[in-house]
Amino acid sequence: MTAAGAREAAAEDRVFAALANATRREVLRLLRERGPQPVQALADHFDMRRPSLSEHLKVLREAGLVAEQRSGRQRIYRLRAAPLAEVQDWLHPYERFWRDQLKGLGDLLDRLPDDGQS
Amino acid sequence: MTAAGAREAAAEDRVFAALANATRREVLRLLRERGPQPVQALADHFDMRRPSLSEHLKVLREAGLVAEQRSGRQRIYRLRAAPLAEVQDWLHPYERFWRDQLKGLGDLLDRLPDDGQS
DNA sequence: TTGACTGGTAGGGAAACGCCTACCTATTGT
DNA sequence: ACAATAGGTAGGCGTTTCCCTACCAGTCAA
Repeated sequence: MTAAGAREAAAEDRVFAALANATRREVLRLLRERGPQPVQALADHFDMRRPSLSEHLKVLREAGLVAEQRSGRQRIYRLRAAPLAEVQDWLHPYERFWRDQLKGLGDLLDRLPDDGQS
Repeated sequence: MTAAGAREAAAEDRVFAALANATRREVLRLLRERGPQPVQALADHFDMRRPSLSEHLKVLREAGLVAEQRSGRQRIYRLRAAPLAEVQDWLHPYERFWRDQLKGLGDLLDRLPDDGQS
């Protein structure tokens, strides 16, 4: 394991861990659908005290999924989708599996881990 | 929230939670690259006791990401990628964000949908 | 049938998570 | 200067996660 590899693995871990919580996924959805917003506007959508949401925002920030920009006494959070592109890259090698399984060819692939084009 | 919606949300939660752990992601990779395998063959790749891996397999099973098939005293685990397709569906609405940001158009998007009250 | 082998379950413990209240700093308006 | 507003931090507390050892059940071979 190289140093760069370990760093990337840690980043991957932070992104997947950030996405593991429904509140945080909902924050991402709100930022995607409504654009950049201050903390209070986000907090209005949750049955949760503001400090708890602040901690969720911290997790998202450290995963690189949101960025904050100060504007007066407000902090405007905006979506940073780049780490999600890496999640899609992570998914890509699995794609042929779900496509084949949806076509009912899973059994074939289970027996032939090689490419089973007939 | 409908009953079906709640069920889907719970399923989504289980999948994201299952992916939040590096060991479980590695199990998926092994099943993808090497095909179906018994538990011991998987366990050989981890610095971890077998019961711990069994618990990881249980989490993956309950998320629908692996299936087991008994063969004598062995249990052959195989990848079930369908839930990953749902993760890709979840990612899809974010795609334009990372594409736009990669093209340097993030600033434009940051200003346009801005309904943040000052 | 006995013994070895595969793998799941039970239970415990340390650490992380996710929530809370209380408190702090920084900024803005009067 | 003072009060109000925005939002982060500290610390506590119950729950969950993730590992362990010990144990149990099913299967195969001698």
